[in-house]
Amino acid sequence: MKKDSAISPFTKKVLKIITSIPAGRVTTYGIIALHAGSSRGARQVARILHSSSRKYDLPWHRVINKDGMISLNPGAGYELQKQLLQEEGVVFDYKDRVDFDFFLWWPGESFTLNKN
DNA sequence: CTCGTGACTCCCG
DNA sequence: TCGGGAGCCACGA
Repeated sequence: MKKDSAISPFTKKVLKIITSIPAGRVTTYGIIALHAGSSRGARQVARILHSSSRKYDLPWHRVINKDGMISLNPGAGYELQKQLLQEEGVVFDYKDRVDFDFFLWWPGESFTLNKN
């Protein structure tokens, strides 16, 4: 059997996680990177999103930064991502931030409102 | 092979 | 509180 590894294990893990994000939920680059094996790999996650989303159809719009905001600059996809998230029911507050208490999703968790 | 860059995050002043 | 600088590692050319 062939391995589809033209990609690294890290990348593969990242892709798996991203494709596992349920609609109407969001996660952060750092969380994905952490589950992929690199707590510092947040940038790589972003890069993988770029590379992969261009070839595959990943729900890249469900990935945002740690502040709960869209990292993309206006004109670079910001409006698109925001719209896509709103289409799925994600709500932005007056500061354009997503409420993590309701929309943050962690790999491996079905729903679980992770409140302390 | 090497070099440059980046949809991030953390630390410090 | 907010801004700037450094680190990190994978992918593309």
